[in-house]
Amino acid sequence: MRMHNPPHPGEVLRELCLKPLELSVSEAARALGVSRKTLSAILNGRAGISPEMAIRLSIAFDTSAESWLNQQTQYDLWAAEKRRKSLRVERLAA
Amino acid sequence: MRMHNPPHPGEVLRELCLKPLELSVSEAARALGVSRKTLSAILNGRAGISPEMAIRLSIAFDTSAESWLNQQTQYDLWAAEKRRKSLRVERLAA
DNA sequence: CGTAGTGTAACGTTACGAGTTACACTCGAC
DNA sequence: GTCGAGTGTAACTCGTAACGTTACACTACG
Repeated sequence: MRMHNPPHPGEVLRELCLKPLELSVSEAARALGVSRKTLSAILNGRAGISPEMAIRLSIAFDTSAESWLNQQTQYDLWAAEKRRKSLRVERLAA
Repeated sequence: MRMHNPPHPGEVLRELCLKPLELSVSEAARALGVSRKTLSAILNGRAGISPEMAIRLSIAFDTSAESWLNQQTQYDLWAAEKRRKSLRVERLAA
């Protein structure tokens, strides 16, 4: 029902924002007001997009903070679903 | 454009899930497989709904994990927006 | 060769989700 | 009025995530 392997939002960020503007990671990080390491981690899928980062992206690229966070939510949910069967939960509603 | 004060998801959880089934916090926490404190914190808005908790809720109440996480995202974003003006970010796209 | 851009490892700080234990409060039953 | 259940919550631990700085190794290019 859900995607099998949604791209992490960092991948999308690189393709849709940095690439078209020919921005280096260093330049983009400086503009966003975060460290180069922080942005690099996001771009390479080793960190997620926090609410604050979503707002930074919305300012810098004139996009919707919500869309970035929703992408992140989808990705987090997909990752968490892999552990669904290990959760011991009783059903409370029909 | 966005709601001024979205309820935290815990409030919704209490009203839409616990109340109708007349579940105590202790009962619900046991069924969900988390501590009473953990559930209490969520219900009282002192903790958010994590991806794992969203899946627990989806199992227990036969709901959509996505909807819980989206509610949480909206709430987090609303909270983060309050700090938008304190972020020093350059605009990179028209 | 030297410089720029990049990935990333190591370190610290702050914060949060989750757990346990323990205490104070409310409230209904006896 | 006393007792117990349910509840909120404080104190503490653990693991992890986001952010920062510094430093190193790699690639590519003038």
